[in-house]
Amino acid sequence: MKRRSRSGSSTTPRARLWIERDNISILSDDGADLLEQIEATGSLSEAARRLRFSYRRAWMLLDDLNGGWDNPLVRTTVGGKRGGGATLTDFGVRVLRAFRDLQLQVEAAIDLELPAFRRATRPG
Amino acid sequence: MKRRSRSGSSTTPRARLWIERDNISILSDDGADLLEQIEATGSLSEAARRLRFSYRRAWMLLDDLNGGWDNPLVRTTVGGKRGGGATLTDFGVRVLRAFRDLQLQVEAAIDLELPAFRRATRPG
DNA sequence: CTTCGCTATATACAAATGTGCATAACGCTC
DNA sequence: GAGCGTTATGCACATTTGTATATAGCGAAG
Repeated sequence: MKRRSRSGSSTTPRARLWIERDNISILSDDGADLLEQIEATGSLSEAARRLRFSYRRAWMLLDDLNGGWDNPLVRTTVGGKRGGGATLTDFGVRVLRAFRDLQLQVEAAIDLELPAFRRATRPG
Repeated sequence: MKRRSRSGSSTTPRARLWIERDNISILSDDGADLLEQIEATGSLSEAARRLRFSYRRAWMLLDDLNGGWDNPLVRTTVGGKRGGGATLTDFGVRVLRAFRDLQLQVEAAIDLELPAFRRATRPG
């Protein structure tokens, strides 16, 4: 019944990626999630619900996203049949895909180096 | 004198790396900076000053660092000739180096993918 | 045995960030 | 034009995170 320290759980490197311009973030992980759910639902409020963001936070996030790039990533409409909606622009789709691709590359780099990291940080 | 939007500043991907265990962070970027300055100065308070961390924050950070791993990363002594001090253990040195190496790999992965990212997110 | 500089720790405060709720405006449908 | 669901926005509040400050305790050295 030996049980020393917390050996048994392993150390895992994690990374968070974001895009900056002029030293301010114009696309974060949360932002990408939001874009994704807007693409999936066609609605900002529904996207917020699914992500358990407050609507206000989602709206401000979206505002930053749309303001940070040369072209808007999301087009919103107010009123109308279903009350309104939000959809990704073609540019928004491209940015989202590029961000996710970059994330995958970063994850891959970490996975590649993980054995060396574990070896180097083995106690003793 | 055309000047449309903010074209002229470029979008740059950034990444933050940290190490988790049981879903809690046991080494962050700030933590690595702290280890580095402890290694350089032999003092927690001096390290905090250099990094412009409040001593309290530095101390709590260090507490988390030392508690998160199977072996302590930093050994502190209190009292004595110079009042006390803090020095990295051999294990601490190895962990710090491994973390910085991993960071370099992540940065390299980003740099490698940067052209493709810029191409994909070019407006139009 | 006093002094010194550092670690160790508590308490009160400040700033940033996010939540919850209220409300307005909009445009289709009935 | 009343009703509906959504975007758009303000405001009061809660939570988180860090700062500032004060104090105790330690151990070598004079």
